[in-house]
Amino acid sequence: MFSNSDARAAADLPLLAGLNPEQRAAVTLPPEHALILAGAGSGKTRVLTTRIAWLLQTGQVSPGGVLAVTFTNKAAKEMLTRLTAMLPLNARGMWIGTFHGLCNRFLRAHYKLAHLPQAFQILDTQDQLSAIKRLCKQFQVDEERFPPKQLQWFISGCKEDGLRPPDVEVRDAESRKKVEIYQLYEDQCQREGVVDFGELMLRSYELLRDNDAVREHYRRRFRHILIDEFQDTNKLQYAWIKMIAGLPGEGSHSAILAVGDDDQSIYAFRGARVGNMADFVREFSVQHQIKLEQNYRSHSNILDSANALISHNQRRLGKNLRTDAGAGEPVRVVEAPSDFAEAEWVVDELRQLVKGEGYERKEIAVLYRSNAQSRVIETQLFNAGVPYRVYGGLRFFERAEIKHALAYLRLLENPRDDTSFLRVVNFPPRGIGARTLEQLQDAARAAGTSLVDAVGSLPGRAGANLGAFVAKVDVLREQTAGCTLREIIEQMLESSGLIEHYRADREGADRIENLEELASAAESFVTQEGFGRDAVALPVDETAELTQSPASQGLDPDAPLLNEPLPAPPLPVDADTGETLSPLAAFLTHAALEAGDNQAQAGQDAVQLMSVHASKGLEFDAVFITGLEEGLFPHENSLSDHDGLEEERRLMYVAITRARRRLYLSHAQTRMLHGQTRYHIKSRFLEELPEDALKWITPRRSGFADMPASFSIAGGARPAWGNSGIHSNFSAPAALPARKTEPSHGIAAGQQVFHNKFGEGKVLSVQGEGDDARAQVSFGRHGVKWLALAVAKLTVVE
DNA sequence: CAGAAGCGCCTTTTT
DNA sequence: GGCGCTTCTG
Repeated sequence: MFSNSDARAAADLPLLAGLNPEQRAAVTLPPEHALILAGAGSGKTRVLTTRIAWLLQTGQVSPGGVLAVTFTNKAAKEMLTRLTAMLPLNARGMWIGTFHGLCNRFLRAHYKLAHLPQAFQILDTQDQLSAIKRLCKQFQVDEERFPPKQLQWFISGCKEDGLRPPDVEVRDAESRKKVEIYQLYEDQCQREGVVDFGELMLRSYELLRDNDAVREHYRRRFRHILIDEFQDTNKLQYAWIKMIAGLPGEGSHSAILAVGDDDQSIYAFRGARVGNMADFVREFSVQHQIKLEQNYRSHSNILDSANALISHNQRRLGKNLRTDAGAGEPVRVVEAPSDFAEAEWVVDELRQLVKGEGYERKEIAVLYRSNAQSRVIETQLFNAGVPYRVYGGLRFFERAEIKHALAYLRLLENPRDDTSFLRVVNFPPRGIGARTLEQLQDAARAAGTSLVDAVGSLPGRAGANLGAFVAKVDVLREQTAGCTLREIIEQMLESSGLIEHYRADREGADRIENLEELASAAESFVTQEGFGRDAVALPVDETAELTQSPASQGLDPDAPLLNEPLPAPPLPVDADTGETLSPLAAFLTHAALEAGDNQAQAGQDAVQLMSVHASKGLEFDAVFITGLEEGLFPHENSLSDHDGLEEERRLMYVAITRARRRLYLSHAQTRMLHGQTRYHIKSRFLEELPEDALKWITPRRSGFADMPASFSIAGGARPAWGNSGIHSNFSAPAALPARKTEPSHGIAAGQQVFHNKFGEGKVLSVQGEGDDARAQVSFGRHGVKWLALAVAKLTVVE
C-alpha cells in the first residue's frame, strides 16, 4: 500500500508544481477519507483534477477505479478537459460526470435488474409536470385542492428523501390523497418506460442497496471517489454515496475526497443539506480535513468585505479567505432614487469602464437577486446600444419547437410514450381535438394500455384521424431504418409537418433555425468520439482494466503500481446479447440530461447579466451587485427563519467573491415590484461590510432622471446579440486524445449475419469505431436491433 | 380549432 | 408589469 517514501518521491512530479502547501497536501493525501474546505477562488477544481491525475500517475488507481461526481455538466466537462490536458489518457473507463449522468449510465448497464426498458427515456421538469397534469385529468383530481405544481414538488421531494409511496407517512386525508397520486404517477411512468430526474437517483440507490453482487462490484471497483460541491448534496445523493462507497466497517475499499464550501451553500431551497458535510466527517470517521483559504482571485478589500459579511453567520465550519494581491480599490457603494436610475447609473458606469478604463465587456457582470430585476437593466443597456447577454432564459432543448421535435423522435423509439404522443398528436394541427383525446384516454385506461394501442378502438372520423397519425409515425420509423441520425431528424421534420407549420408562421423563422440546429447538434453528437458512453450497456469487465499497467494507459512507465488490483466479483450482466441503444435513443437521453446552454453566442464581447445563483463558480474583473434592499436581498420570503437569512447572506458572499478587481454595490430607494412602486431601505448586508473597505460614491451624471420605471421597449424587440440566438453544447466537444483504432470488426452494411440469440439478420448500418462500433441489424422476428460489436458475437453468413 | 381576451401568479435552479 | 395558462368567441 501507500507509504511515506512514495509520497516524497511523488512530491517532485511536475504535476504538483505551483501548488501551495495546502493544495499540495490535499492532492497528495493518503487513500483515506478526506474533507477539503475550499473557499471561493482557492483553486478547488485544480486540486480535484490534480488529485485524480496524481493518483493515476503514481499508479495508485487505474482510470476505471475513479468515480468523480459533480452537479453540472459544465463542471464535469471542465474536469475532464483539464484532466486530459494533464495526462494522456483514455477517458472512456473513467466515471466522471454528474450525479444524474452517472446514475443514468449505471441504470442502462443494469436495466433488467432495475426493471426498466433499456431505452427508457428521461422526463425533464416540464415533461414531469405535464405527466402529472395528464394523470390528474384522468383520475379527476381536483386541481384546485391539489395543484399539479405542488404535486410535482411533493413527488420530487419524496424521491429526494428516498421515500416510495408506501414509505410516506400519511397523516390526514390530504396527504393520503397525495400519496395515492404519487403511486399512480409511478405506475404511469413505469408503464410508459420513462423516469424523472429523481427516479434516476432513487432507482440506482435502491439497486445498489438491494443487489449484493452489484453493490459489491462497484464498491471494490471505485477505489477513489471524489465529490465536488459537497455542500450542495441532498439526502438521497449522500445516501447514494454511502451506498457506493460503503461505510467504515461495511467492507469498504474506497477513499472519498469531498470538496465543498459551507459558506457557498445556496441551494437549501431545493433540498441541499450542508449538514452532509458534518455527517460525512462523523460517519466516515474522516481524519483529514484541509482548508484552502488562499484566494487567487480578488484584492483584499473585496475579500475583507466577504469575510466580514459571512462572519455574521453563526453556523459555519469556519474559514477566512486571504490573498497576497494587495488591498486594491475600495468597494464602491451607490444609492439611487429608483430602480430606473440605478440601471441608468450601472450602464453609465460600465460604459466608462469599457471606454475609459479598458475593461472588456464580457469581463463585467451585473448581478441581481431575482431574474425579474434584469428587465430595467436590459432596457437601459438596449437603449444605450451596449451588447449584453442574459443568462437564465430557456435552454436549447427546452424550447417548444425542440420539445415537439424530440417528442416525434421519442415516438419513433417508443410508441407507448404517452407524454410524447399527446404532445404532438395534434401538433401541427391535424383535426384531433380535445374530445377525441379524452375518449382515447378513457379507452386506453379501460383497456389498461397505452394510447397508441387504444387508437384502433375509436370509431368514426376521430378514429381515422388518429389512425392516420399513428400510421405516419410508423411509416417514418420504417423509412428511417438504416438512416443516419441526421437523416432521421430531417425526414421527421418534413413528414411531421413541423417545418411546414413554422414556415407558414410569420414568426417561425427562429424556430426553423433551431430545428435545423437540432439536426446539426445530433450529427455532432454522433461523430463525437465515444458518444455512446453514457448510454451503452457494455458489460463492465473491470478486472481487465485493473490489471493494466500504468504504461499501457499512457502514463509514466516508471511509476510503481502501488496497489494490487482487487479482484472485483463478477458482475451480473444484463446485456450479454450486446444489444445497445440506438444513436437516436442515446441522443434523446443526452437531450434530457443536458438541456443545453442558456446563453447565446459565447465568445461575444457582451456584458453578462445573471442572478447571483447563476454566477456561482464564475468570476469577472468587475461586478455590479444591484438591488441591495431589504425585502429583495435578503429576500422577504427568507426573513422569517434564521436559516433563510443565513442562506441569503451566503448568497451575498458568493456574489462578492465573484469580483477580481472592482466591485460595485447598489440599492434603490424605490422599485417597481409586482406592478407597484415600493419603498425599500438599504440591505442589512451593506451594514455588515467593513467601513474602511468601502467608498460611498455619488453618480457621475448630474442628478438622476427619475423617470417611471414602466418604460419598456416597444414591441419587446430584443437586440440580435441578446438572448435570442441559439447556442448548443455540441460545438466544443471535450478534447480527448485520439485512441488507436482497434482491428476492423469486419461487419458492413448489407451483410447477412448470425447472432446467437436473435438468429440470422441483415446489417442495415454500422456506426462508430473500435469499442464504440455498433451495427443496426434487422432480425425479422426479433425486429431491428442495435448491437455493440465489442460485445455481440456476430458471424458473417455467406 | 385558432386567436383573443382574461386571470392569477410572482425568489433562487440543476439534472 | 408581464408572462403563461385557461377560457371565451368567431
